[in-house]
Amino acid sequence: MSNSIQKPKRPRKGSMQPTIADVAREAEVSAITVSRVLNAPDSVRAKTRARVEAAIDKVGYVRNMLAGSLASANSRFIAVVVPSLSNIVFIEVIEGLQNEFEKYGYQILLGNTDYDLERECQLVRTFLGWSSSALVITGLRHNDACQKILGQWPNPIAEIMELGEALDINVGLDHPEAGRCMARYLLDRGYQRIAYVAAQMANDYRARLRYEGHREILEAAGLEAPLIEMDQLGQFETGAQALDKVRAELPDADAIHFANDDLATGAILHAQRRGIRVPEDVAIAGFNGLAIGQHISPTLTTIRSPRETIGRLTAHAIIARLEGQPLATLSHDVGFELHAGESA
Amino acid sequence: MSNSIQKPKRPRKGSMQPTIADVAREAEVSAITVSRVLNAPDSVRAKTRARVEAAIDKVGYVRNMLAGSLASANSRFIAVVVPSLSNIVFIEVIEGLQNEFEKYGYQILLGNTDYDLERECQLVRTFLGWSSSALVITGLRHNDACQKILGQWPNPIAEIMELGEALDINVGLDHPEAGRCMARYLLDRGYQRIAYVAAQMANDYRARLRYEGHREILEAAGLEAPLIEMDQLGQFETGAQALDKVRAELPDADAIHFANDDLATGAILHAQRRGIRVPEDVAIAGFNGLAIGQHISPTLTTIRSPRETIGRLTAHAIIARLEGQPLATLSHDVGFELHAGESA
DNA sequence: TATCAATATGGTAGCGCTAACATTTGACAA
DNA sequence: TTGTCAAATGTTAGCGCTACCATATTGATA
Repeated sequence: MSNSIQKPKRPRKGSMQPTIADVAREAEVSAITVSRVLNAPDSVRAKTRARVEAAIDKVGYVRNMLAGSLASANSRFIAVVVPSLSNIVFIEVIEGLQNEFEKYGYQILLGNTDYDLERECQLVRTFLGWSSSALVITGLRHNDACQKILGQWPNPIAEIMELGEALDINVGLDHPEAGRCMARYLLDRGYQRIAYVAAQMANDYRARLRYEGHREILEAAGLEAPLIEMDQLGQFETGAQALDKVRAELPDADAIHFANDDLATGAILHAQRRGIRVPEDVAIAGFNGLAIGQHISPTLTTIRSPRETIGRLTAHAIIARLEGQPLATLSHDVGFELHAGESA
Repeated sequence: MSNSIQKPKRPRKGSMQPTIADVAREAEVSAITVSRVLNAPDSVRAKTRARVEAAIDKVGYVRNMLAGSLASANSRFIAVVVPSLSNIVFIEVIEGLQNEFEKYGYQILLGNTDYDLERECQLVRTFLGWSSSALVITGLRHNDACQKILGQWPNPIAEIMELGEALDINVGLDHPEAGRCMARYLLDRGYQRIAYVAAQMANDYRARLRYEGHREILEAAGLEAPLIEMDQLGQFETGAQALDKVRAELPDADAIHFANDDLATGAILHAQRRGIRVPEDVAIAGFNGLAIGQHISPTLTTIRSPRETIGRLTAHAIIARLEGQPLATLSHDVGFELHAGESA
């Protein structure tokens, strides 16, 4: 008889946790019904559902998301790739993403590249390996390998922070225009010899885009647009050093347009210590609209970007796509706002 | 004949990606050999390995981590639960964790509780559902439900930031002692009427621990230890308001011990604007040792905590446990360092 | 009461991988 | 040549869940 052939069972340790089968036995239903209670409660009669829920509590069942994701080929992971966690700007975007995604039961996988496109590619690879449902990535520039992988990937991809020619969803602001906006403001205020200061612009190419906008306006006005680039990271200390450097190398500069508020704040605090008057001796402007800028003296003239909004809008767009709703628009300009402080 | 019975195959869409089986076919080896090339390359002969690696490239194979994790009951996920992402302090810990864990191929699952123990419990539940290999959680206090879940969980748990009676691994510093240390310093400098200012201390109970240490020292010296608690979050603006509040309610206070550097910095910047001299009119001290404190005038007297070290040490301890090495010690005091600035 | 759709539940076979055990290969000593 | 043993590779059966299809149950209608 065929059933007389003993197939030796090969036990494996597994996770030792109660499974859906244990719950099903307890509730005297089939496994799939338990699965339905967890995934589509409305498709199960209230009475049955109650019995299953009681059984879940009784056996102390903890759902195994890995198994579910594998079986359904849908992980509910959202891969998020940012260049840095030390920069509050990206943290605010992440918070915006997290707030929206968690409502829908998505889990964020977070990775930071340290502004290295090789690492970015590596992270993308890893995250695809986790069967992510969607990917959020900072910026529009990726290396060739990464571009190729992304091009072939079927799920939603959102490129954020920056607007331009994107692969799929695009949420951000127009950096060249932000640079132009601040340059125009400084010209309107009567400044003529305006230095632009950036830190590690090779990495932070959005700072370069702003510089290009800035230069465009100055050159249109027949002015030069000197650029000072610092090697270190864009922290307070770097801003302080940059101020000294500008005073030494461009002694007649009457304004400095910093690539971000960290640099600008460092410069203002340094100016305070050194007795350099801002804006009388030199005006200072930043970019980002960080809180600290409104607490220093003089308060910082800067451009505010709606970072939490970027996160929220991105999440909305992705969720809509994943839930099968049509997307009105793939590209969203969140805009920015120039805040005139006392420093310029 | 039994093999004449046609069992209808039931095709499922799956992920449509090449699998380990496709690679195996291409390389003319078995699937498990491909698996070994990925997981334990040294156990495969160099020649075979090369063939498999070529096949991987050729078919464009992307490893499915979900399937691997399910099969091996080992996800290589590290769940990390922190109260807030807006606070740079936790970000630095996370960076320390990430730097170590990524070397060993672990992926961090990040969650923030917004200082809510219910949300903490919910997050822990979710993360256990992902079969996390280990859990890193902030602080020693959890609600009953959470405590119960954690008590039954077999994998490594690290409670960080704070030292005390922990479930498993414990890496942090002695907050009451930090409070005592700063109180002693202020007494030594001749201050006698010292206010302690905290924001939302009900949530941030590590600030309370520091206050208790602070009070202990003052009371031992026969002094009072007035406490001013602010309702808002501990940001610059709150520090500014707190300074006004102390000046109004405790006009003879000669020093303020702030629960953190954000508050203290806000107060110093506000004092500057208001023409209040620090430390002559009132001395100011903080806690954390943030960068900004050393760029304002006067520079901030504070206590530096080695946050990246907390992350790194925690990761080391967890990795050791997961890789089966014995742990010398479950508890690690990372210490702290009082930095005397100009503000007190 | 018979009929038929709509609703609720169940059986089975995977998802893509690896643990456990089985077998083959090869290097070297006897 | 043969035997021995370690190293390399293969076979099989799950990991815990859900897609797919099939069947049972319900309730409204003829």
